[in-house]
Amino acid sequence: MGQPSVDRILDQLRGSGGRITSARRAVVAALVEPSDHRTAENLISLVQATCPDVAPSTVYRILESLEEIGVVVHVHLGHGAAVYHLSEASHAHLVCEDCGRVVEVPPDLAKSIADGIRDRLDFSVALRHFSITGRCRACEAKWSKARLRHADKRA
Amino acid sequence: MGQPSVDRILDQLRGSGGRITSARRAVVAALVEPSDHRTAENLISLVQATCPDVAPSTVYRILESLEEIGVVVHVHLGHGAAVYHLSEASHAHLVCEDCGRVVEVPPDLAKSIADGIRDRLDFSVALRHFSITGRCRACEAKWSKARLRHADKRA
DNA sequence: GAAGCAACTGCGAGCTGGTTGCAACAACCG
DNA sequence: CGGTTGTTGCAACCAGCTCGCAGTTGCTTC
Repeated sequence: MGQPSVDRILDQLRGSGGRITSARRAVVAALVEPSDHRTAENLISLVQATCPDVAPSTVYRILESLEEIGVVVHVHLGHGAAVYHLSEASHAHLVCEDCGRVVEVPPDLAKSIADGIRDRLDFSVALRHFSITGRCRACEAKWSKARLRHADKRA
Repeated sequence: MGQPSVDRILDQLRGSGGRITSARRAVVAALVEPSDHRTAENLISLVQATCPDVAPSTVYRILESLEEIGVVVHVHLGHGAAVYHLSEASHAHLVCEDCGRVVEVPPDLAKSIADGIRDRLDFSVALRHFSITGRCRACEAKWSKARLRHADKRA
């Protein structure tokens, strides 16, 4: 394990009529590297660490191609940049709107949520591409305290 | 009913040390106007219909102030612009990532989802600010058909 | 109701995150 | 090896906001 998926993904890319270039190799390598959620910027610098001449736009285009063949998924978690990850490693995200922390939802819980929604509404939630914003416990505590203080001041 | 909340919101604004200006009146009026989910652009043109000289940046700033006092909430639904609405009228959204259609989640279902998440993970999903992406039934059908066609071509 | 303070506004420049057009380049096929 | 065509780097561009600043105006005080 570890690197075999690089070749598998490159094969998929070739199979869909694409060519294998060093830029593509580098992007795929950056994607399979285990890590938290990567922004495009993050991926770009990772790629440029090994291939300094790869242009940002090229990385975006490669990500787009990978997304087209279903290998990669990107999600907009809140306000800033999008994050990219392999769709096979995908999962639901909870994003704290205060501190930006990302919590992953265990698959069974995600599944039961998705099923509930599908049953009640004509809407199929993609487990592999789904994020919910809210507040993590720490920020929740911080916030209700702040609100209390605020109410105090106004009284 | 109808317009009383305009005055109530303006009072809140004044109460928090703000001033009432025609621009602010117009933005609040646009917000209470019943409608689907409004983008900033949408709100700006609505405001400019009655107050043509209000600058876009002013609308953004007013929305920011309203958000600070908790009257307004904005959500990034997918890839494009954010949508704004009164926090009191808030609810969960499902966003179709293909066609952009927005489906509202009935409060009881939303509550049971939020409870499930809170019980299992230390994370409190804000019902009033929560969106899930996926595909509406129509786009789901469209998509699996396209995937079929694609697989066909490759075989 | 005039004066004054400070919040608010319009304007335009600037920023982030991403997209696009184009000419040069280089995989892959034969 | 030579041709075809997908891919790349570059730079200009775009959407969606954000910010700095000078001028304006709401609210308060006298």
